[in-house]
Amino acid sequence: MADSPTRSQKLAAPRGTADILPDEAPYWRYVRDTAERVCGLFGYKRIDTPIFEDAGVYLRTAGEGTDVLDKEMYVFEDRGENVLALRPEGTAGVVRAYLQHGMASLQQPVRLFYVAPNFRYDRPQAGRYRQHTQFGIEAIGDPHPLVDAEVIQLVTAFFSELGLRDYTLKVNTIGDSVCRPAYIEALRAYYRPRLDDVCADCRQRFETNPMRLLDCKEQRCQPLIADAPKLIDHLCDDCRQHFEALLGYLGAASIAYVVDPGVVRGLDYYTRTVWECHPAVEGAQSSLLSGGRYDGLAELLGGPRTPGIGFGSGFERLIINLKRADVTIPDDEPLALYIAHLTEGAGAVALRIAAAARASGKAAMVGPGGRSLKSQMKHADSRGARYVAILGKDELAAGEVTLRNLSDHGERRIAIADVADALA
RNA sequence: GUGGGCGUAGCUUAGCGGUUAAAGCGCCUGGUUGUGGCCCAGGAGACCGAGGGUUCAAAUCCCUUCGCUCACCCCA
Repeated sequence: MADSPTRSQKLAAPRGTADILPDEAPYWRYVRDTAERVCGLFGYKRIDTPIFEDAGVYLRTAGEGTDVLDKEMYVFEDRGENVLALRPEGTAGVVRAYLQHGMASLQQPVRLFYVAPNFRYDRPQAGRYRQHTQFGIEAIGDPHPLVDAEVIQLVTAFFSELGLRDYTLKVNTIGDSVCRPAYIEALRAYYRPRLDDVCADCRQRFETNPMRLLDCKEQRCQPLIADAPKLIDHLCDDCRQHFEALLGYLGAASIAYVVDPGVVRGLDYYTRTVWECHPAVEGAQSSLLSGGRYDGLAELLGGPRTPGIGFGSGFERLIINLKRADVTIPDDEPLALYIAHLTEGAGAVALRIAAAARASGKAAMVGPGGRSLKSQMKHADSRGARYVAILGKDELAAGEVTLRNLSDHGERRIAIADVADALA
């Protein structure tokens, strides 16, 4: 670096990363706690896989031409010349762990969930970061559509518990290795003579990811999308039955959904069921949660054919929407006691009073030394303390404290030994 | 990778060619000796992102660069 960057540039968090400051922490805790509670209600167990893996875990599973892997993965070589990658998505690592630890011998499906950071080198914007945190679940080892329905049921329970009501669940099927290739050929055959009528991005999609053609937002592409061949008309019998069974279960469970052929997937290992959840007020990075079935993934990792299904959901986007929806979240633990001390030697006593309060489960804080009582009272107030124990010369000599209730302004002298019990 | 917007105190911003760069919030101190949320007074805090250029004179104009941000692609 030839130029000398300013101090602030040098010390700034890397691009696309963010510090979660104390004011934000309650939102994070709320989302995490809600996710864990809902997973518990569905019998899902937590799994934590490494933050980096052999790059092959992701490269072998994703398929060619996928942005997430081709240009967005953080790949590096360690000192042992192993090629490693920071986790770009959650599923591959969990399936790797499933295979490595022989979970196929457990009762199927194995139900797992995780909360973990993912890394993608793309350009940051609202709701998109180079490091983002995902809550995800995986149900591995059972091909039955009832599992799909249960996973989606968990999705709706999660949003409901979170307090996010205004969202749309879009479901779709993208077929499997039997019927999808033929469909993609049909799609290409349809678009090939019409490429002049389509936007530049769609011409690119035609080459790299034809199913994304159906998801284009350009006005000029809409008529073609409307008339394009539908995968639903090209499904093989197994895929069709699977999808119909799923929709039947969703209806039986009173889960509101819309079938949207535009819901596709960036990674190749997905099969059959896919879905996304979008907030009612659509922003750019609107997908709150997206999931799908991946019956071919385990084989790509060198394991036996193993069905699986799961989803991922980004904390950052969830929190954006919690704020937008004005969802009330639990506050931090309130401060029960603030101890203001005014004289030499009172500080040591204040520490003991605080310790006693904490021992009985009350949050307590000792005021800074050398500050006026007025200053310490201000601190206590701005921290939301319920009580202030004032420890000055008189109190210290008497072995007492002046206990002030900040909400009703009541004040009384009590023995130091009784402070902890006096906190309502 | 492509395009738009923006970079002035911790935060939000004003100033847009001319003396020691301003306000609100926050922070600190005080408004008689030991008392909060309101009010009043005072204080600390900014090499105006960086480098170069134009000019008698630049935070203010021009160029470059870095950063942030929003959108596209793609995605959580």
